[in-house]
Amino acid sequence: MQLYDQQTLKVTNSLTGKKEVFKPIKDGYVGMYVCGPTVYSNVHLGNCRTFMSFDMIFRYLKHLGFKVRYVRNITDAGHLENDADEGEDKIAKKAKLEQIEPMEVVQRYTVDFHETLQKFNLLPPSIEPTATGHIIEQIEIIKSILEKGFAYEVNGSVYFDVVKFNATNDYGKLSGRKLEDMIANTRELTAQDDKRNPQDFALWKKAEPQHIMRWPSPWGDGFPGWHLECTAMSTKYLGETFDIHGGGMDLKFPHHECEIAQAEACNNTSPVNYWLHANMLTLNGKKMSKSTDNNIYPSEIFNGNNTILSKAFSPSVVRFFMMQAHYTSILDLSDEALLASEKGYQKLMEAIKNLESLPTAQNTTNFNVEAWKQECYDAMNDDFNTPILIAKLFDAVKRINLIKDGKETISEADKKKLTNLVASFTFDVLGLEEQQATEGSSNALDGVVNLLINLRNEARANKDFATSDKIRDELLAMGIQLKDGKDGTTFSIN
RNA sequence: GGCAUCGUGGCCGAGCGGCUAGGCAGAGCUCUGCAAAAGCUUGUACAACGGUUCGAAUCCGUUCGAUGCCUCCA
Repeated sequence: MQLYDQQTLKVTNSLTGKKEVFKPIKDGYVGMYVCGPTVYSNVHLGNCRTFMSFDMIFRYLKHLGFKVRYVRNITDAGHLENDADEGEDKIAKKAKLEQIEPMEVVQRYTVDFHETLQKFNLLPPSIEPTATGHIIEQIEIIKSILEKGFAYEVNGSVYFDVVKFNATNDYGKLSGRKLEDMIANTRELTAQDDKRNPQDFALWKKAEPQHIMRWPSPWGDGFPGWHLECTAMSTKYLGETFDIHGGGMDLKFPHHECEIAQAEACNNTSPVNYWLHANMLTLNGKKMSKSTDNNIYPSEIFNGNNTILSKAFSPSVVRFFMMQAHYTSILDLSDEALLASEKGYQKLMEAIKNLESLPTAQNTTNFNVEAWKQECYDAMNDDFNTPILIAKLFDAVKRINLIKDGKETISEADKKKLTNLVASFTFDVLGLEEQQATEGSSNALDGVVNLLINLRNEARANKDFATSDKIRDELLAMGIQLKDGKDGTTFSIN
């Protein structure tokens, strides 16, 4: 009996706009595809939030016992600056700008992407395919769509015929748009366009002579359209219909809408059962965006080298901050909010540390561990409600502290159970990590501070408070805080 | 302009018809030589105005405000 048989998971399906009971196509197995980054620049924190949200979802699905195949692509070609004819490939543009090979651009930012996600403790996906590695598959799909009559070729480019598709299918069902409205709202723009309709999108683009990223195809040298790679790779690794497709809210239209259209045109079947969309991380109340420069890079948070934060924050604190909000809600980043999260995170970690050495008794007072456990699952089962899960963890923190103070007791069995549960929710599901031992410290420094602590305690024993307070205050001024506890004095360095 | 979403106590952020999370800050207490740290206790807020209902932050309508998508963006 697996956990997923005991717990009923519900997810918000963007396609229906409703919370639905999650039922995979094949019992016990889950196929999940998430749109990855276009690797033409460093990932910013907003990008990270989306991947972190789906990492949490991946983790919880695995925790429930599902065998998950998680596919997250790397877009290393085909992502145009815009869909007009003069639209340039983002990778190629960057390569030209820096006078390096496109693959060099791809390599540089793919490495940055991986390093950053690792700092945030994201699990690697099961498969991480690239667009350039699937050109043949993409060409095959274009051929198939052409055969079905939902695409047309013009001057070496192939476009998807949205109007024709809409006659038999529903283009716009994911984003709640109507093609007629879209046509009515289209401004009459530049004439030199090969497309029959402005709503049509490129499946294959002809490469101009100076274009460096190019592949041969039945329509001449060119490169694939952006939307196509996801259809090609999700179909290849997860099948014509799979369970979950995720991505950022900003990809809902047109990207995901186009994916649906391509897949339906090609396979005559709806590709995805559950569409999940992660909401935006904002800065100054506005969406983070590379093009408007309203963003912050993870490295700037880790080293505190930026204009909006008062100090550096660890990846785990940032992750905790994000997990305190629901993945479908907009979350605004601010110094105050991060500061508050850091305190909360430390409180949680402190309690988890104290849990190990908690005294046990004959019975447990005032704490029904079994009921608490189910409350945690209920939170996660309700569309991955991590803020509530964290609230439940703080319920446990309070109990732990009360037991530590001797005001309540816990049995050996309950303590063991609680320890396991807290660890699996905190570390396995939320993906948080324990704070590294006082960073920046060394054995020598530890020795020196401990020496001062001893000197101070001697002074205190002699009631020489002038000396003891001097040691304490001057250390504090240097950023070393002494903490007097029942079992002696410890210190932390900020 | 079109289509959506959102507006919760000092701040962040859940909840989405009755039982009214949680974190941070503030206040009080415990501990302490005094502090700090830590712990405990404490908060009836839901943009405005109407309506539905025995009952609404939660449903409906209007107004105001913010954001997102409609061109590339996680």
